[in-house]
Amino acid sequence: MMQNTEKSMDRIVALCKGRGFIFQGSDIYGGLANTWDYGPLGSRLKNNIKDTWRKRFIQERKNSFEVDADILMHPRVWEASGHVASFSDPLLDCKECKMRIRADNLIDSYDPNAHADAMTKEEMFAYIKEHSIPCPHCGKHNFTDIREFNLMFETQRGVTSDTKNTIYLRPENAQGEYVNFLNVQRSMRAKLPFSIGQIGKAFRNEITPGNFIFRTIEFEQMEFQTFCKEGEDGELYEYFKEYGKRYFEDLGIPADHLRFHDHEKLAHYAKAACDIEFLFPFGWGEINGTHNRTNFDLTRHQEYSGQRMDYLDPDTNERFIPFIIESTYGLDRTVLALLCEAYDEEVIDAEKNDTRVVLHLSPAVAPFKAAVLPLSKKLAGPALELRDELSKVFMTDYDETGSIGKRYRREDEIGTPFCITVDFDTVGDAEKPGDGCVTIRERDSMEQIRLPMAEVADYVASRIKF
RNA sequence: GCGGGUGUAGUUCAAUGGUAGAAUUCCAGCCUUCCAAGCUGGCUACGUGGGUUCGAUUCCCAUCACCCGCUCCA
Repeated sequence: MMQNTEKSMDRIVALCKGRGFIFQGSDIYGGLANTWDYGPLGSRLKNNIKDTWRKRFIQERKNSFEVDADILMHPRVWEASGHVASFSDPLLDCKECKMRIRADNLIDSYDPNAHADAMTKEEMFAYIKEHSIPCPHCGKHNFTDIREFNLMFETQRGVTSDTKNTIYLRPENAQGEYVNFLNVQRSMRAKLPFSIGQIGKAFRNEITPGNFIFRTIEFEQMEFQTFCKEGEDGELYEYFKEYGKRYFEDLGIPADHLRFHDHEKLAHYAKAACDIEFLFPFGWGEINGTHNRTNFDLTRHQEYSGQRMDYLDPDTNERFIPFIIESTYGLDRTVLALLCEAYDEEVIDAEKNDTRVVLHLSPAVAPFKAAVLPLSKKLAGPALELRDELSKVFMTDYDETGSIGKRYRREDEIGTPFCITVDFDTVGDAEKPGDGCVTIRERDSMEQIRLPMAEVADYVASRIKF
């Protein structure tokens, strides 16, 4: 089982590299761990996913607004959010057995009443020493100093690298929506409940190996924050869990490859948290998180910024700080989930050992919607004209090299839903006039239909709608 | 970050202390013309940096990346 799953991930990674979806980051320098670059087809796939998300979450919803906030934010934002204080882990290593342990967990398991969470790094170290707490793995007591691993990337603004100039690359996007709560509410004349969505990059200094693009130090999120009155939060929380699951199903993921996973251990800001997980070849993994963040964030921003973050309810004339239901989608993880779901090796003829690799991607997210394939290079003229027409409407590939069968296989491998062949009947000859029709071959069914060239764009467009 | 393993064309594999062969992919030409046909030709590699040596892809060290296990994971 393990071998098979590893194998299929390897094949997906190989396809991504070979066909221009995803490359190792900084490849010519030997790579940089846990960074990946999207190639021409990967960029298309990713952008198409963003388009579907925008359609479902911004365009089709009432009272829903998109922002594009800066990655760099005022350092006080991260004090208010709690990330400066708690987005780091106090770690120490056992010198005997090389086990790495979280200092607070070590103390808590030794004495649950010790309250390690209230201790400083020095206090934790002293406590461990004083009580000679043994290593849970080897039983010896010989630890390194405690080191803090803050998961936020730091940088400096200005010419001097002095700690006063330290700013952070955002470890989550949400704060960009929260600090713009008042701006959006006022400028859009928004009434509760309303939502602010954002697509953008976030950064976490993880030391973890990552299962391809599943866990990376730079990643992109599609986030949706709904501001509401306390009391409406429970219902909205349940609603967005289901809404998110339906979104993934619309992208082509079958329900039995999706599940909810409720969090028992909650983050500092959350009242309730639930993930949507996808069944990756390496196991279930989170692709969405829905959180009831209560009024924690806005209350903290009011406290730290001195700005009133409350909302005046026009019906009741009461003022309150709204609750927030967050639903956040890992974009890179969605890309990976769709690739894993779509990847297939089909046996066409077992006797001839003939197989094809197919990406059964939803047409809405496929990098190319159609490919124009002249049966012969002699037909390149009309074929290129068709390509030019179609490419005004959607991304269209063109390929005239090699045999027609080989070209079908290439398009199957990159998930192109429709292949359009221009043949000799299309153009005709001296004895027989051309019929002006082309053959459209569908990727999944491999069935063919014949249509006049002028109708192709509309036909394909109608089949790629999300 | 710790332990172990691995680094040779895009991919899969060879050989070698005297700078490397093949298959496949890819490109071009011929032929063919609706599902990976054939023929001919061509491009492309010793992860990076040091050291030893007359000479290193080969031996040594470091580094980087990948894989397995641990650890960590809002």
